[in-house]
Amino acid sequence: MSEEKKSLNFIEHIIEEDLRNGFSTDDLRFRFPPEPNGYLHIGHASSICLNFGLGLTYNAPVNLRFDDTNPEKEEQEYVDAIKRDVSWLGFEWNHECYASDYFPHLYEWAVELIKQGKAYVDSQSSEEIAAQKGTPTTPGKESPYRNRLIEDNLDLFERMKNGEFEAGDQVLRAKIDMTSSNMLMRDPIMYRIMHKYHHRTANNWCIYPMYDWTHGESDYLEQVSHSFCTLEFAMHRELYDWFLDQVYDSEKIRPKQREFARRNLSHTVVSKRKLLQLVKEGHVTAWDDPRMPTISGLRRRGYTPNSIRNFADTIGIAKRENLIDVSLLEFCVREDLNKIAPRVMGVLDPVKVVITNYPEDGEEWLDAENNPEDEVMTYRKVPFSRELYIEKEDFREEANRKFFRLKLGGEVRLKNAYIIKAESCVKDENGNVTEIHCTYDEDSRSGSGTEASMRKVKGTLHWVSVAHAQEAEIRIYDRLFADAAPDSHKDKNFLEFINPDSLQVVTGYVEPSLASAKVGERFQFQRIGYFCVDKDTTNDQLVFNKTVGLRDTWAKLESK
RNA sequence: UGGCCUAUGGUGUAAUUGGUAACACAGCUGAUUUUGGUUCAGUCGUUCAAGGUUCGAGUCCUUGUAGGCCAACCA
Repeated sequence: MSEEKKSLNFIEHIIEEDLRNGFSTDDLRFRFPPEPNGYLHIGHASSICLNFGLGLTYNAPVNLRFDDTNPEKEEQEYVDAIKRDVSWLGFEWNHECYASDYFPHLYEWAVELIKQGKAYVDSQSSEEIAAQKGTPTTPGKESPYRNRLIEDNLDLFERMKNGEFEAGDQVLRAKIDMTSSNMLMRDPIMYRIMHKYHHRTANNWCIYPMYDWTHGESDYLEQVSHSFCTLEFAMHRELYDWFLDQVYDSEKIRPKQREFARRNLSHTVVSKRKLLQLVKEGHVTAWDDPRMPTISGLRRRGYTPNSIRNFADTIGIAKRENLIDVSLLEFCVREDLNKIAPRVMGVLDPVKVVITNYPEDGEEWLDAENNPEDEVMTYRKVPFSRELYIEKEDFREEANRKFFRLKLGGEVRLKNAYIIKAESCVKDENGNVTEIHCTYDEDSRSGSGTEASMRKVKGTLHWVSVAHAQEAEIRIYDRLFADAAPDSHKDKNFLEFINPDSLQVVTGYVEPSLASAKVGERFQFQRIGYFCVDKDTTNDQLVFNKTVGLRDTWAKLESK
């Protein structure tokens, strides 16, 4: 096997160049820094795969760091969910870190900055501060408190920490440049007062550091070498570097921030805020609703970690705007599931077939292939009897030769069983077919080796014996949004594009071997698609989620 | 009347750093098949524009054009 030379993305090029310039591989260290204010989604999966993937290729440690500087939005529930999702994706972090662990250190550094005259306490309201900030095209004005005495700043800042002020009364600002073309450099706020309970530090603090002041210093404290974030932070880089300059010791590793474009998936949204809205307003049942593009939703839908990693790998990392078609994600699950999912038979929209020349009380347990993709074929037993269910759409009274399925006077193979011929059908008063009467060729049993069993018939149908069928609730999902980019319309709310038919619940009949299926197990319902057992399954109710359909070239033909 | 970033088939991403534009998905043909699945073979189609440097430009330079981001005590 010759190893293909793998092409590198721009991030890997940056690392390779640093290595060429003398940076030691041993000093490489990465981090994945989620804010615990929501569940991880498919976009985060790209970032996770990037950072942890880099850790794997360079044998470097990767920290999981919670960016928990805003107690207003953050919760332990999200911390737990994030850890579960990263682990499930198959990655191991070196240290589990929290920005809140650095609060004391950050505070000391802030005091140092004040002493150096590089930070000051501003006693204005947020409105006043905003008014002085200027706009992208006009410079800002300096705060009247900008040149406060160092000892006054020290005193005020300590009193802020001690809880002597109400939220909003004071802030600590870095003294940089109110005329900078980069608005983030116009004396950015480092600390604000919040009398809020924090999920880790409880009520120990009533001042909380802002993102810019926290993030780079956290990277530095952890000695992260490369800090990757999304494009909207590109302008923050100048500030990131400025803050780093204030504390940097040249003996240590200086973290480097670089930005990549977030991945957008068609027919959904990847924004924690919007996903939260979908949950809160009840458009979906929960963060792990199988229609959600969250990691937990995809997991519940039946996606495999492997398929998501392959997807991330296939779409790559770059800096341009993008909208990745879901069909690529779907390809990745099918690719994986085709190899690993056991084949079973289930009928979702049943119509009864009666084999008139089969004994009334006859019953046979036939061998059925578990997965033709396996190197060594294994088999299970499926019951066959006189009355069966097949899919309604697999029968037509008459049809042209392109219809390979069952039609009056025509023959078809029942998968793993016999060749049958449709003789007549029974209809209700509305003309709907309620029963199809067939005869079977008793010499044609699959695998029997008889001449009749080798006969070529064009169509093969899946089926389930009525007497042995296991009833199951089947949840069939379609895209959550009808529009490819629901949140790209300036004049329309993304909710307007919700697909009202994204969930369809039907009662289906599956082969009895599925009675013992466990939550999370994945199967291919032959000729239909991939399904997995939902957590709502109980002892007397099986529930399946449809992960994705099989490629359906017949449906494509028909729609032409 | 600012600053930063980006532009490669329908979609996503590459191109040994200036040397034949390729890979995957999607589409289309056909073959195989006891899943209209899988597999296999084939096919369609690409460097934003205009100049410039060069023997040679997707890559470098200039000027445009288009799109994204920046005025939260969010991250």
